[in-house]
Amino acid sequence: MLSKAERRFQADLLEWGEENRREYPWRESDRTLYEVFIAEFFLTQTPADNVAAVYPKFLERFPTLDEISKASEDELIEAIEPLGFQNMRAGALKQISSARDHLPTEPESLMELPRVGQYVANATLCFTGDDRLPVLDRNVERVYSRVFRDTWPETEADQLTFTQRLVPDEARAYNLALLDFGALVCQTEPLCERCFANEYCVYFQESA
DNA sequence: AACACGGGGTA
DNA sequence: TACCCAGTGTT
Repeated sequence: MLSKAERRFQADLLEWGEENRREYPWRESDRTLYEVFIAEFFLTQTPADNVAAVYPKFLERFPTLDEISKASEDELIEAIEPLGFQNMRAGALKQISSARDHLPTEPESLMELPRVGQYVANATLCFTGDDRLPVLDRNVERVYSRVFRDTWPETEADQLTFTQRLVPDEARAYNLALLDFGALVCQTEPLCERCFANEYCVYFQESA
């Protein structure tokens, strides 16, 4: 069961997301599993605007996993170059493309792929198929550790359970809003004056 | 659970 | 140049 504050946060966040969610190429509807995966794979440790600058070109040149498997690693590195981590990412993508002709649709199977961890696996499946999976990155951790400071757990495993509980049926809309809220409002230096959660956010209550 | 990694961003 | 950062991998 969710607490009153948790339920309220869910509703408030979904509402916030409807008006404030950011638009990116990889968030368009009808994106395939592969297309969303490539975006999430690139988005780790990389600003979204940088990814947006190379994403369409990359998909044009590498529309499928098969195209990656047939390309030279040098060409792949060149396409990823502006994002950074090009050697790591190109190597991992080559490995993935030579091992599989299609991406798996179970989080556990995705996580067996090189450089694909919990975040990329869950984000990919949630944003593609609306799967009710927890998406937990530093933004989300920062948001929950403030709003629910008194109940937010210590260990990563418990944090994942906590995050899972709060994902509503509208999983995609919720998790996208959560990421954007962490990036735009509940930043490292939080913009509490324009936050919807002031009445129940433990961080705000305690700092007021 | 703690640390290392690779490399971009920032001071 | 030094330090920080954020997922993933490793122990």
